[in-house]
Amino acid sequence: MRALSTPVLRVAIAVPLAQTFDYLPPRGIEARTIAAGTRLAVPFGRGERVGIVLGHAEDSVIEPDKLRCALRVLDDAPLLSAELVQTLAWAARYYQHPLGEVMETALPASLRRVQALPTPAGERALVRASAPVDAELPRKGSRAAALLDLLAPGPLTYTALDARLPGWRSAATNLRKRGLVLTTTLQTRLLPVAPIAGPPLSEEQRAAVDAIATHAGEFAPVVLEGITGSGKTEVYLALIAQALARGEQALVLVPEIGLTPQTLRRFRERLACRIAVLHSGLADGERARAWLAAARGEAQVIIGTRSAVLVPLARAGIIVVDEEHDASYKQQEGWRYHARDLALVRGKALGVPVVLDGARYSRLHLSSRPGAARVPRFQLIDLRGKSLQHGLADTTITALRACLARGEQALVFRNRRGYAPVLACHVCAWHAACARCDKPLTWHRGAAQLACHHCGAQQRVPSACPQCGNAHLAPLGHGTERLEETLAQLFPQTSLVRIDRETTRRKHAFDDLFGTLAEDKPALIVGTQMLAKGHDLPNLTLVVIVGVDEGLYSVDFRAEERLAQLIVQVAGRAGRARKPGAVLLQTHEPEHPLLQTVLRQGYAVAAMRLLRERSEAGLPPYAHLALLRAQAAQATHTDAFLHAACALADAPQGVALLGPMPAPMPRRAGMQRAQLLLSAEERTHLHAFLPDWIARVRHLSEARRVRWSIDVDPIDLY
DNA sequence: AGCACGCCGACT
DNA sequence: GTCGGCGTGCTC
Repeated sequence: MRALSTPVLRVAIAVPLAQTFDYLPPRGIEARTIAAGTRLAVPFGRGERVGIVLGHAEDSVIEPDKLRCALRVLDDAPLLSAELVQTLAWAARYYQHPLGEVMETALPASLRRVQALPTPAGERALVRASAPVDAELPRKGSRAAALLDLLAPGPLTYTALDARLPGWRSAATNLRKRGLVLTTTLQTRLLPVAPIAGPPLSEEQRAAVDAIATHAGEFAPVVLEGITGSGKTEVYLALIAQALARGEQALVLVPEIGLTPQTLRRFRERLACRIAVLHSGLADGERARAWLAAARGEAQVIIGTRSAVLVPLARAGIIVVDEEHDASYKQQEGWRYHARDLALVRGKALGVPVVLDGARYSRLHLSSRPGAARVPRFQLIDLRGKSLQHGLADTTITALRACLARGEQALVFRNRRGYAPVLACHVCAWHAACARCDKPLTWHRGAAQLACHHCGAQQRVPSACPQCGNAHLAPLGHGTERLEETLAQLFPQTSLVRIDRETTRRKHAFDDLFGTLAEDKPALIVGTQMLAKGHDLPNLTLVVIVGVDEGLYSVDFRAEERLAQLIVQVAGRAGRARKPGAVLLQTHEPEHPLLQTVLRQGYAVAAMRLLRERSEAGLPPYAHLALLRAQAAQATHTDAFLHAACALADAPQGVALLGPMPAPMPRRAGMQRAQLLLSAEERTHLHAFLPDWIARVRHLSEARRVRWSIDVDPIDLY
């Protein structure tokens, strides 16, 4: 490290290297005039890359004559707020992922390129800036103060200001100098529609709103409990409305399948404000527009999926995480962050409350629910020794028939799409398996394909057994497609829809399919997990869960919990009807303690039992885990790498290393997979150990022959 | 990651 | 004689 005559810029560049890069500022510009979060064009190797300024430094480990000058500054003002730069730097350390790539993830694709910001189309407008801490506020009663008040709810176009505050321009000049306002452009697409008033809040909802409201302007993690599905949204809406009234922004995170047109319409109508939407389906341009609208404070509410937690917020007021347990919040490749956890980190950095809706199971033990729905009745259907008709027990079919005869609707849930999970030969016991994953191929009868649900490989259905030539291959097991066929045969007069990834691939298909169901007519719905959400069906009184057993015995430590949640969630569908509902669970294990507990004592007790088991097994939340995964064409390479990594860990304090062991799915897409599990009772022990260890793992020569990744706080062991 | 450099095998 | 394989090293 040597002191330099002139400060350098510390820069993050999107390369998979756990280091930052020092540059001299562009010629003629002083380093300290370039704020953290600003993008630069920098020479890198023999090319040119985008770098993000992290800060300045007075010294550098780089020889002064090796320092190169940045080429130019790309942004007039920092693109990433200081808070976001800090949070991302923290996250890179926490998740052991290269900072440059973390920063890149946070930027929309079109802003990762070496080019200045596009000038947004729209009308010029004035917006309040996040005031510097030492800013001098205008005197009460002055025109400047009146202007600030006028801008409190959000930006106003110049035209609107002309109409509402004559002479505002000189006040604006004054405020602009003090850093209190900015000129921006307002996109017409963000403009609100006319508001619609919501239902009055119940006492319970009002109490929740008031309790959370006391935390306005300070960090507070709040878990919203004991209020039902749509009732919780009313609580968020009220809190968001309060934030908007203070001139602040709200960030709302929703699970991938939760961002439906209905959700958006509800927010738009009820809040009548400028809403920016961020999800993976957006085109580059749209995404950048929404992102910039959030960063500049033009958008008042930002609704988005996982990556929206990385958006800069000019005037944050509240963060809401809907269904915080949803697995889609966890990024499962590259930088494996958890959006819920980052929401809390950001809330802390921004000094705003973070509302977590984590208690979807609370539906079960709630006494009063909107529309007077009730807790459904559970019944275990013991499959032992029973003959099944295409996967359905006689008792189940009888119950379905009775339900339809009453003119009500029923839902058959099966967490497996396709026609049959296995296609087998009865003569020689051959079955169709994926050559690259060692797993059975699912037969998709409609598409006349065998598909691997693990790697996506597809092939034609053989006309005869490839091993013995037998021409009659038999489907084993039942997927949604086969259940649909069965139900169509059993109930030919009843309208029937299937909801799974196949049938809902098309945009809006989900809504269209539900739209075909007349509310007051008997109907059958069959489908996968997707069914757990979506439209309320007030005439739905029977839910059948097929294939419960798969969740009871799995290598994955969260499988039981997911099954319990699933039962509760799917059961919630039956409990929303005006009439009492029933839930049938088909199982070969009616005595299984998990099923018994969920049904007799509810999710909360079952969850406690699972937690106790996890405590005994050294699993989260009693232990903190990190998983080093490796894959390679040859198992010798993954073994060599993981053993070398293990050898680097010299009896770390408070951290146990388990493995190397094969991954629960040891072969996938032709790759051999293995892993090393790290477990620590104290998070601090784990994080004291990880940085140095991973740094050394990176330099292992064995690492070159494998693809490896580190997953801090894994949510499953696949 | 990208990209150069470098050192061995089969081609005009 | 060269084109090209990917093992190794480097990027402020």
